[in-house]
Amino acid sequence: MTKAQNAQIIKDTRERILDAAELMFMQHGYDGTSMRTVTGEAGVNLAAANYHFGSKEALMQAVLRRRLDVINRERLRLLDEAEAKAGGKALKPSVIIDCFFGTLLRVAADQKAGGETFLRLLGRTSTDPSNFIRTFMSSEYADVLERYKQAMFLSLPDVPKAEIVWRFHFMLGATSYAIAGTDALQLVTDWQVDEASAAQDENLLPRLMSFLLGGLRAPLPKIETSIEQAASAPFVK
Amino acid sequence: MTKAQNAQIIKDTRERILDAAELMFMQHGYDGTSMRTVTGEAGVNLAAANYHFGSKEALMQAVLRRRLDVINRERLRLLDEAEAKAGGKALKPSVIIDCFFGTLLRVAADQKAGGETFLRLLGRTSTDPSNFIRTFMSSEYADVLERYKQAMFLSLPDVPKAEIVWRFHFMLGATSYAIAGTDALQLVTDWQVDEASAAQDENLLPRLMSFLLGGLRAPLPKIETSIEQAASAPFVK
Amino acid sequence: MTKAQNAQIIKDTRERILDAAELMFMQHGYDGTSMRTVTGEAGVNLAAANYHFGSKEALMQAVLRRRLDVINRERLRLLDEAEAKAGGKALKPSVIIDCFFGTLLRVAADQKAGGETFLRLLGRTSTDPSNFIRTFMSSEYADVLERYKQAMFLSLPDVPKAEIVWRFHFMLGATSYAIAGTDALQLVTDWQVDEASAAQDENLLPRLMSFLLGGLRAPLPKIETSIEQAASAPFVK
Amino acid sequence: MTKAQNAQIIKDTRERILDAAELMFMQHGYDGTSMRTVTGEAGVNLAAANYHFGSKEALMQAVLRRRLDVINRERLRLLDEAEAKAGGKALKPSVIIDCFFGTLLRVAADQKAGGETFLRLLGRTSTDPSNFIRTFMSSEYADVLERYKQAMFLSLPDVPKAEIVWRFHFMLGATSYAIAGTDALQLVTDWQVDEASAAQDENLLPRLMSFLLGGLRAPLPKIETSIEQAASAPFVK
DNA sequence: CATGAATGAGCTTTCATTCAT
DNA sequence: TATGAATGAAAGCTCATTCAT
Repeated sequence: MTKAQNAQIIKDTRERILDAAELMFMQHGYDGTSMRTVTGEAGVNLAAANYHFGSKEALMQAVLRRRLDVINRERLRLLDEAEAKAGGKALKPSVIIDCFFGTLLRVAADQKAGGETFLRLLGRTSTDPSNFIRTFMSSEYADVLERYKQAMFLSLPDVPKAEIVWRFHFMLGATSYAIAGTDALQLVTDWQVDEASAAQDENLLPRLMSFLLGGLRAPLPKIETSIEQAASAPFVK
Repeated sequence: MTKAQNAQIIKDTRERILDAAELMFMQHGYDGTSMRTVTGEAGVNLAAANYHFGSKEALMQAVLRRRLDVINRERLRLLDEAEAKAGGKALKPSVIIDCFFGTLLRVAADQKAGGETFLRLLGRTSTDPSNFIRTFMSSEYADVLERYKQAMFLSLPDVPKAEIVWRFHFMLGATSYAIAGTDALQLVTDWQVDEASAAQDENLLPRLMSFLLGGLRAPLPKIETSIEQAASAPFVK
Repeated sequence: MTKAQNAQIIKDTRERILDAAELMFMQHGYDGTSMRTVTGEAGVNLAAANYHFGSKEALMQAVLRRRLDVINRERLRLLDEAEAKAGGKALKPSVIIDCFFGTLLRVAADQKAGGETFLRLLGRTSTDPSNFIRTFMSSEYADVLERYKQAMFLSLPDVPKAEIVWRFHFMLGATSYAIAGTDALQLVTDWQVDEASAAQDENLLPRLMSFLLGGLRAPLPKIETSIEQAASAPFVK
Repeated sequence: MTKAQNAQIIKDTRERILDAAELMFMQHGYDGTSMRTVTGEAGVNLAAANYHFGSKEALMQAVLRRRLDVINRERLRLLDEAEAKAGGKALKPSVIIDCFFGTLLRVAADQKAGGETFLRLLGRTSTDPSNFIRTFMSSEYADVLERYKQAMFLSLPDVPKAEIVWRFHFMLGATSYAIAGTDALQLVTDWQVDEASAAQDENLLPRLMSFLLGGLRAPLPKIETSIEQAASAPFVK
């Protein structure tokens, strides 16, 4: 067996574990997935997972990092590009939203396999109770979020920063549910989408974008005021 | 000891377990919480939890049902009331949204203790990977969702039903994140809300309502169309 | 089954585990003994050991404490008694040595079963590399050693305290080997003691006592001096 | 790379492993030390240890043999020398004791590095529960012990051989504790030796020698007799 | 000679649950 | 009603060792 063939096999073991972990974590959650389940699904020895990743926590981080790195790099690249093209002027909110949320769905869809699995995993991971996951996500997102936050502040100079942060938070929630897919949708209704998975739905992106922009542009609430009144106050001119 | 005193003690034990379970499930998730943790927190014997609830799954269901029953009854009552007042005419979307999402936050806030804990638990439960939880939530919500779905269809007769269902799904996601509170918010930014908990924030409700309505009223996406174009199509006149 | 019978059974399980652990730890050392080995030998469920003792470390401590408590209580009682009888005068070194080392062998021999096993375990435990064992032994012995140390200082007022401590240390070593038994003795020679175990040898105690007293009474070494010269200096008058 | 350079590297790797193993085995015991710990400390590949030594047991034997060979050769050489000088007459016990125990401490102190580590390892190894270690030590010591045993028998013709063997055993114990150092000493007292390590204490040797000779020369015990009576019987005239 | 990968066996501990009292 | 004891199963992880390169 040549060295190249061997390297291929080595790579396969690591990736087989990552793929299996991604799927199992998505289906059963972090705490609900055992290392035995993962390695069984991957068809490798139990100890191999610990050999390659050190621990279950580190495996989870590797699973998330593998895809998030690509996505966040692309998010930064596109924002750089858009800002360069704008030549110092503030970006339109819709552009920022598309760079952030659109990139997530597009890049995931591009991956030949597992992209959809990862999206659903990410949707569920965002609210995972495990402390180390939140810590990891926080650090992994730190750079990107800071950049986008500043871009949003510049883009909406008349809106209180607290309001922007909250709406970004709401957008994350809507997106999280969107990519978590039909399982959650079944919760809403017995009426089902044709396709098995929301993430595979090519219409998901425009649907989500429309909703997010609508929410972002909604009139500012009058604090301590009824909803109807709040709805009449202009938010985005 | 009289039978009444005895019954009182029983109720106390049951409720202590429920309170502890609610808190632990919220903090560590269903799979991440052991019966020992719950009974330890409650200060009762390990076997008591199984005695009173039969199993861990049944305990989780009891935790959810205790609060959801109140909330969903109120949701149905308010919808009945609004429809009676409307006298056969379709309800305004904002009223429906307030009856559904507003009630959730208001009722939870009313509970003297644990209401906020429950909200955060609910936020995480919605995407919990455990199969039995999704099944339970689905059945628990069936009646309420069917009523609200029909009300929405009537309220927005020109909007495709699929679109309405999707946007309801997005709204659930935004709300879920809203009530999951500042933990997730810290993920977004180092900028922090003054209050320790989002659910305690009295401004959360108007903020969320404004966002939800904005999203619901957003222009319909042109399927297979760019976002900018989609944004120009009218959705709610 | 009556409550008394049940209590008996419960006690049996705990004690069966302790007995098995004592034997296995003696034969294979702490690190060389698995919980499976212990519970297998005891004929109880693997989880029972953790249920009753919490952890392997706590089990080891319980094993040691069960016998050491008795021995150390007796050591203190006898020293009290001897000092009371002496009426303020310093005790003879031979009495102190007998109270300390003699009690160890006598009490252990008195226990109907396991006493000899414990002695051999103790002999090996004294040099166990595990940190928690040293810490435990240190705290378990603290009171007794302090009392005996002071008694020795009073008993040998002309001998430097450092010298006394060192010789006590040497005596502990000799005793440790004495009770570790014939296994170590085989190391010395192919000539074997008739009985299977040194600790069962009723002649061990006088043999050891004689040696210990001889070592204790040996002439003081002239520091930086040849052994022959040291041997001629008087230590105990 | 020349063959000589290659051989040098091999030797370095081997010795690095031996040094690391000596230290780790001393600190954590045989069972408490993993091959990963050893190779990690040595800074070599995990498989290197098995490559060079075949197994963990063989590594332990190599560690012990490396130093014991030197010590035991010297022990035999000195005994030869003393017997030649004595010209057929029996040696004095003090000379034999010094040749055996004194050589141990002197040779170990001579080694530039690791000598003290080895002494403490040896102190713990003597009571190690692992079967193969006792077997190995037994065979490793067989020649030396036979020679010294015979010399002792000749030196003390009036003392029962069993008594001599037992006292040799006690001396081994005292010596073992002496070289195990201050760790065990702290067990005895809060009073601490100035130096960090007993084995580095240049006064240890005379102190130990004095004690050993005192014990060896102690009056013979009257079997089945009280200690005080035993103490009055002459042993060494 | 040296190494990264891999493995079967085993480790300690925790799990939800049952049961006699 | 409440509880201490007990258990089979499974958890995450480490072990010494082997092997192809």
